[in-house]
Amino acid sequence: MELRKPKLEDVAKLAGVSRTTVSRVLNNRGYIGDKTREKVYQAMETLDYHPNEIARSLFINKTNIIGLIFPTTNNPFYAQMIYHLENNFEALGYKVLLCNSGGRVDKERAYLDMLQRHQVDGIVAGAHNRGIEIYEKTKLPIVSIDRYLAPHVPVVSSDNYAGGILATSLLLDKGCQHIIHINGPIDLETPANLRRKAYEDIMKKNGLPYLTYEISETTIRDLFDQNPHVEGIFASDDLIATQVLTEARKRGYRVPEDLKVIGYDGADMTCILRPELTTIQQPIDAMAELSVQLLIDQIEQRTDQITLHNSLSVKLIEGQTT
Amino acid sequence: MELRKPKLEDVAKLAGVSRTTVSRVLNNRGYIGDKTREKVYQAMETLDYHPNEIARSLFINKTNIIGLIFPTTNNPFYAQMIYHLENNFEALGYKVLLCNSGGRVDKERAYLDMLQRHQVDGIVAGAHNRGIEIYEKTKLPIVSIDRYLAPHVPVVSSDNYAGGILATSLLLDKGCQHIIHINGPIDLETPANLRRKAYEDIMKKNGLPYLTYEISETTIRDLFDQNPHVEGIFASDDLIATQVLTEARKRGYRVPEDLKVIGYDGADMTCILRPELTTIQQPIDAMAELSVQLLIDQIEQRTDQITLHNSLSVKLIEGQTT
DNA sequence: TTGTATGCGTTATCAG
DNA sequence: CTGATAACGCATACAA
Repeated sequence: MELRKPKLEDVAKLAGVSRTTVSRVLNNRGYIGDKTREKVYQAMETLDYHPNEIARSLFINKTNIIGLIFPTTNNPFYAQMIYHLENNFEALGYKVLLCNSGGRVDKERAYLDMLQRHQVDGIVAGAHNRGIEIYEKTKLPIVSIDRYLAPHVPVVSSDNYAGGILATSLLLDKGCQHIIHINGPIDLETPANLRRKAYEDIMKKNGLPYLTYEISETTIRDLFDQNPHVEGIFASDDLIATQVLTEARKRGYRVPEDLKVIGYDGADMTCILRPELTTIQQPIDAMAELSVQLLIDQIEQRTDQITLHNSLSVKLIEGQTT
Repeated sequence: MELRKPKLEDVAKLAGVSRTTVSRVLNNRGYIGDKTREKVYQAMETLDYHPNEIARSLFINKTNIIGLIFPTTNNPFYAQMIYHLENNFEALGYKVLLCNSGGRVDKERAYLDMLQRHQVDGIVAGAHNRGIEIYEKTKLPIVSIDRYLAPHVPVVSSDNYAGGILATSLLLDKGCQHIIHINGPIDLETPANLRRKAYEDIMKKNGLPYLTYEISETTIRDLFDQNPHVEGIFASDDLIATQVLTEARKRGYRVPEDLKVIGYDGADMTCILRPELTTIQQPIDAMAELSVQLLIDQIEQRTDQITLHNSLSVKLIEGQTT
């Protein structure tokens, strides 16, 4: 019982040629006699030979592996983003190493170190932690999703400010006066926080009071306890919006008559699972595609093609909650 | 401007020692003088040295990389499964290469080939294609999720038959007579298909007619058109259940008064986005954990620990749709 | 306690 | 058209 995996040399021996020749057949390089090529193919077949990419990577100094760092796949937005990133990279011959940072700085840092040790050709970073100096000093090609990382790192995001305007305007147009914004942990560095700024700007412009709740430090229940007469709620993502809806129904609010709710993201899964929710849809697929392109441009040194800030437009999806 | 990444030798030179010594420091092997160790650490720091795992893997003949093959991350069930697989592997020092087969046999085959070339230490296969011979002949450690692959490949699944019984019984207990099952493409090899069998068995036992729709060849609309008096619907997953609910509401059915609906999977995201849906919850986290353990056991040659069939129990989550 | 020499599986260079 | 050899960066056996 031979447990060792067959290597180039085994194929060469069986085919009666040199390793060089087998390598040439493998990579279609240089001229090779037809009968030789055939012999080599035969040998590879009978041995069930799989070229060792590790050895090849070592020599070539390129792994064709991309690191993906996100808080979690277990979220409709990231799940869809990761899906499309993987698909696009695969089409270009790249593989994808998945890292779930879980929102923890230490994990993200450890992952970054790991990815560098593994010689990845580039990184798409969608985890949003602060103060990770490696992004500043590394020369590794990086693309960031929805987050400023360092001066030289391109950012791909959707137009969060426009989305915030769109959402808030809709609630205003539908006659809401008492509108509350609710979001996750506030982080001023995040482009996504522009959603909040847009909300506050437009409320101010309309001479209305504004109020933003942060879901980490308060519960949705508090929001309703403290604002029983709220007429409109703009949630910074669809999960929060759904939880708001759930609580509102529990309290007997009629939606959209008594209360209007609008979410944010519009991921595929959310649209299937909550088709009635009005939301601002981000162009997730396009964002993924653009990220891949920007990363590949860096990897292949087409640095002239790279724009540092890339903001794609969002779209209002009207359901029955407004 | 030095673009080349620093290597062991650079560290050695800077620290005034040999490569061997640096390697020893790196791996904590053998005895090393404290001052030497300190010098080496200093050198690594100033050079921003990251050991090359590719080179190490080549020598060690182990990559610490696991391949994950699933249809898509863009699905609450798989997204959660992948999340926990990654988490568990990471805790054990393994990294994860993500492959979205998209349900296509050719892609799955290509991915398998790729994973072997990349020398992964093992594979968790959750993609469900038929006739992929590689699973039969490879000696690579593999764990399959919810799917029979080959005699020697351990399968992890939840108790699909019990789940089917649970779901159908609930509908019966609630007084439904006319109950329909609806699922995705039927594949008799899939353990998940036991859900259907359970449904049919119990309906037969109760002397009631049974009817299974396959969503790929019919639409949910057809189901209602052809069975206006349906009282209960057991969907083989929560996404289908949700689409059924959406259509039912559009047609004016009152749920659960006129029509009761139960889904399957009970993933975290589904429970947040559709808290009112009654469903059969699979122990996704436990399945992931067990899969990791079974794979590691194979990798570390603890073959005695391995049970080939592993069926975890499911749980009824009663919402307001029944 | 530290250094030298060799090999992991592949590809590129150069010679034939 | 094909083959011998060095090199990719690291870890081990063996020697010092």
